[in-house]
Amino acid sequence: MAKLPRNFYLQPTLRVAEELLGKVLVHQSPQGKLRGRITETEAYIGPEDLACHASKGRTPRTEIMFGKGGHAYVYFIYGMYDMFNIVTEKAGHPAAVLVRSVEVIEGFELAVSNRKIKNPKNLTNGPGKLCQAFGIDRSHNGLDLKGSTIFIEDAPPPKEKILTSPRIGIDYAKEWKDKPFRFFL
DNA sequence: CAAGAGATCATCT
DNA sequence: GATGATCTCTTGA
Repeated sequence: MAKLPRNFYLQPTLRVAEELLGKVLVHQSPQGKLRGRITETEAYIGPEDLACHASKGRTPRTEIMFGKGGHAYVYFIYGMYDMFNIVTEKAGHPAAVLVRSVEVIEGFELAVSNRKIKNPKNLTNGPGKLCQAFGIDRSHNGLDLKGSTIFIEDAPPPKEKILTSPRIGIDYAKEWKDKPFRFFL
């Protein structure tokens, strides 16, 4: 399947988050190719969204979100984990989609060895886990998804029903914390 | 199965 | 100096 075109990422963030379900995340890592079907995302829609890092203003960390859609935003949190996000919308509108969960469809053994864990269950069903399994870290921050290292392949719409819920782990976001900006299959 | 603690550091106050 | 878009392991029912 072809890489998603730039225009895909320039759409409204909530739409991108929903339409990313079923698409395929690809990482051409030094150790081998990894591919995974996206099954869960969250939208962080802009500076007014208190759960969005960009609501704090334009800083070195959030700089990439202020750029054009179609780039990777990878940040470090809780002292241990990297989170993989996809920047959306046009330059000047800071927003992104967090990829929370995938199903590995290629490179399973590499993913397991990257996780350094015995139980291959729950391999990539969380944002920290999928970054570890796919070997994604802050060195990939700002990467253009039109490149050949990390990108998203198009795929037919999912057959499963798309469900929504409030986002996870953002109790501090006041009236934004209950908004149904999480999408999953 | 549920609940709790610990790991560990970039970023902002 | 506090906290977070998290995960794993341990404990106890």
